[in-house]
Amino acid sequence: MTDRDLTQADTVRLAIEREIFGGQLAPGDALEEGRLASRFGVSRTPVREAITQLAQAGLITKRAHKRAVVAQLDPGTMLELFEALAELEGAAVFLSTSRMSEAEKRELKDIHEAAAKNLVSNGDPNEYADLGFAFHQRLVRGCHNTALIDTTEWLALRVLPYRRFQVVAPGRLQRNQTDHDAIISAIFAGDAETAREEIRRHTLEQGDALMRFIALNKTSHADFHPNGLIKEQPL
Amino acid sequence: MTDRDLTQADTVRLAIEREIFGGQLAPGDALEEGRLASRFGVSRTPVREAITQLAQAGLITKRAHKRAVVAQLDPGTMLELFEALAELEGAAVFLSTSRMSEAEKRELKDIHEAAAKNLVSNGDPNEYADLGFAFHQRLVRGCHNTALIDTTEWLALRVLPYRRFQVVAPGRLQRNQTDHDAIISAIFAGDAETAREEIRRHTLEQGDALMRFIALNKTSHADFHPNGLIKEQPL
DNA sequence: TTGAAATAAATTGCATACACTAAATACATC
DNA sequence: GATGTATTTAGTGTATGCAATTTATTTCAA
Repeated sequence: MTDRDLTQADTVRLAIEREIFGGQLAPGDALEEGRLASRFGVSRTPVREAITQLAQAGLITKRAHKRAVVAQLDPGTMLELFEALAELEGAAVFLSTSRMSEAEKRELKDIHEAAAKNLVSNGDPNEYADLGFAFHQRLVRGCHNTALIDTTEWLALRVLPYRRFQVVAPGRLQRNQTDHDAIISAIFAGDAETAREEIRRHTLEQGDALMRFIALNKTSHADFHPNGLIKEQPL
Repeated sequence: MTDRDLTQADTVRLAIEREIFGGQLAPGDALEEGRLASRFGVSRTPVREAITQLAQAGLITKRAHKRAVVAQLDPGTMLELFEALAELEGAAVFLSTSRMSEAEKRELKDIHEAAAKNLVSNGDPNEYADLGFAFHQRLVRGCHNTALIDTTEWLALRVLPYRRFQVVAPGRLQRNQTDHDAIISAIFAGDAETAREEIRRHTLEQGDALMRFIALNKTSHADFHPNGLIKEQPL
């Protein structure tokens, strides 16, 4: 069978996730079971199940007898989320420093250098963003602790709907690249503590920049609707 | 209204949680929707919803067309879980060191001293365990970052069903107390880095001890069934 | 016009019925 | 007796209907 025992609820959940990450469903949008059901050509039951799962994952919020809504993060929560993410990535990288294989380090460096190349040649910002995402992912996964990896990526997921606001402010990309540089250096030097500090600061700053940008452009989320700067990411 | 809009699914979920934490449902036990439904006097629908939520929380595992099972942790996963938990608690405590109010620190110290008192007077081990739980909780919550607190406690939840195996091996409690002592000292000295390291090591060791104990006593989980050493905890 | 109360419409929560899957059992074949 | 194939059975996945609740609309008084 081609679909690996994907239940209809799973299919619906995946579809809704895609729409959230893709921006078709923006934070604050309401999810109405009936409409989704007819749109996906299924009954309300699997839709309800999908919504329950997404709510548990924190991607949407739901209260009894009220309709589900795509999770909307106020600045305070967002700040907390980025701070927590910074700590988790820090913890993961601390472990990664001593646990990444040579091949993994090599791959990390390759990604980093591809990003540098893209940067100096003024390449596609989308591609740069993808490389940045990949960089963080490899970094975290290098710790080889599934529980920690899952937890970190789950947290990262919650701010993903906002990444479409990613800033391309002048100097921001260069700063990003410099930060990544420092992280890589620390890892190759085997200095776990420095690596931790570097990525902690880096992720915190990323969050600050993102928050500032959203605050300044909060007039309408829809302006960014059709195609965000960040393309859909593999999960 | 007395029940704050608790839906039946919520009620069932809470009930199942209690049974898991209380040991009536041991890791590996199967959850059958129909039986649970008739036992709780509701239909299968809210039971299914509850199961979906618990599965998403990692407390039970579920695959398509197969019955749900109370999550069973192999030693490897357990080790990972404790390592991740150690890192998260470390991160939280790192922040707590500079963020706890005087009142919070005072409360933490009170708990610690009550535990010491219990220890020297050979008091109820249950009570000591409760105090230990409270100690960790206050420590983590001191960081005042809801995202980090929730994530940490969510992870702690996953190993909670195994806590009933908690070791009362000779010397273990004293060691526990010494560790807590070091953590408190670091916090009162404002040394965040030391506090982080101390709790990291402490939680890792706790995990080791628990794992070792389970491995040595794995003959039957049911032996510990009626009343574990650790009483039901407020969540 | 504005605000509150009453009513109507839309939507969620739950129960029930049935279809589909997968394991267990019975049976036939070698 | 072992092995492979029907058949039964237990249990999950989904559709549908209805009652309870929320949200939208209308009505009416100040």
